[in-house]
Amino acid sequence: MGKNLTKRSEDYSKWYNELVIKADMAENSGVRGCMVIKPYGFAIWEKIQAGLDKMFKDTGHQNAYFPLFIPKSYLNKEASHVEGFAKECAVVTHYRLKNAEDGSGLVVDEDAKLEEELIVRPTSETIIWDTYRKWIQSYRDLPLLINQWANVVRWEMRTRLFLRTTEFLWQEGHTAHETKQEAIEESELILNIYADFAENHMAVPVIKGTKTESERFAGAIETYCIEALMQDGKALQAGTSHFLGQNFAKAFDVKFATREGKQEYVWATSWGVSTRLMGALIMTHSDDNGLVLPPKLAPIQVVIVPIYKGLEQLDAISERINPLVKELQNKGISVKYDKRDTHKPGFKFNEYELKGVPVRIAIGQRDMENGTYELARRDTLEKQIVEADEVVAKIEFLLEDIQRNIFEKARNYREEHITEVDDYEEFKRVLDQKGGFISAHWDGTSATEDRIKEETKATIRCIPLDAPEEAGSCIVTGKPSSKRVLFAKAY
RNA sequence: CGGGGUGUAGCGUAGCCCGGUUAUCGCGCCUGCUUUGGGAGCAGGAGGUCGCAGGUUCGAAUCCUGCCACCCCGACCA
Repeated sequence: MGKNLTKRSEDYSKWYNELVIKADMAENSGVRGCMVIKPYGFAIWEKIQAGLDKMFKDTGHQNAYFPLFIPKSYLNKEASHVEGFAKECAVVTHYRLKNAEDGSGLVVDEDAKLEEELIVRPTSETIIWDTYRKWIQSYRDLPLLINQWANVVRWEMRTRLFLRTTEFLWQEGHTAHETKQEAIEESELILNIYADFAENHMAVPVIKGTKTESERFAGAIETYCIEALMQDGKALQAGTSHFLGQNFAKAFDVKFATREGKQEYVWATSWGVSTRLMGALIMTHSDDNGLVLPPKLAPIQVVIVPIYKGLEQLDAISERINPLVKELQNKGISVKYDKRDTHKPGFKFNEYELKGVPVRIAIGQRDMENGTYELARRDTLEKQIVEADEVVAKIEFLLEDIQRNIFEKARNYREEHITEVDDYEEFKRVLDQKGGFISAHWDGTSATEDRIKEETKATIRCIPLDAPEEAGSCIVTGKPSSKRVLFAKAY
């Protein structure tokens, strides 16, 4: 492995993989499709967790925890849910190992076979609704607004760091409501929270929409989603919120006494975002020098690199830097003063660029004499010399400006990569040469959607919530359509 | 599960076709000195069941057989 990252434009996949590993976020574990999230990567995930968790709690949700194992029979209760997940489940069949008779090591003890197999949760709807049956009797128990932070396992064929791993971390919300309307409002509320978080914390612009029938969550009536666009022109589903109707309530017999004393099934939602958000973050902002982190999610917002000859000079610099570190910390800014003597400044500059630290301060003899600092911003790589008395204000400005700038840059990129197309041949051409989202008319049938997918690999990412009514005709069949939908190749 | 590829030090690799001293090189690691405003230099050093198991041979990283693992492309998907 060389010192430099593969250029983003040369091989996007390779660039992405190297970046994740070299920026010290995660690595392959050697366990099939599972990754190790390293401390630096996990620190970013913790920021994502904290931000979302607060938003959930501010809107009346509570956290709880449900089992990792789900009896096979539970999964079987909601027909389309089974169909959606059955092909990718890890199954526990035995509960004991023993030493092999031939001394070759541990083997499964066939005498310890489970009567009913346990599924490692691919998602928790079934076990949660089995539990909710016991918790809900009356309209007074509603709404039930619960979230859990957990790991889930989906045995996907091919995996990719953060974007698709066999085991992944996520949050899954599961709510129960008195009325259909209230449940729909809940799924929309969560969609808005997701979009708000993606745009205002992660600086990742997203399009809110609904999924078509074939892309819908297994067991949902309606799936809302946020879709982001990566720098290679492929779309990434960044979060989903489902209106489940009464499907799970009926499958698990969750009824409540209404205000009028009648027994009715509750209305449900479920919603989730995963460590895939980390992938979105990386692929939206990063460049050939490495990660670019939005200040709001950066574990280290400001790094200070001293440039010195001999310990005496370092001590003099530290004397000036220590109060600055305190001052920044008092303002809630996370600072790292890197006085490791084992690496040269140039090495550190590159290292923190690779790790996406938004603001860097360098201070050497020159600055000591002039009473200045050198400030560098990660997004544009611009450097400036600032006077000591204005450094704190400049840093505060830079943190806000970087947050704003990378969001705008990403939004501009996306806007430039939404192409309106009215002809199937042009559709194929744009998809091939330009990539990004294609806004086109579609006749509303799964058959047409499947055909486009088969012929071009593009899928309908969403029907945007804000898509205006516009009479048109399907690019494939010519049948009438009332609004445009967004197509793209997706992760 | 189909099609292709790769396994040699912590990482990345040369050698393999055409068998032959002590298995190559770079990064990283350790020690020392000199360095420090954009990935330091020099000197010395440590580190290997050549994926596994058989076979052929005086001799195998290299040839043969079987197995295993991983990667890429498809199908599947947060």
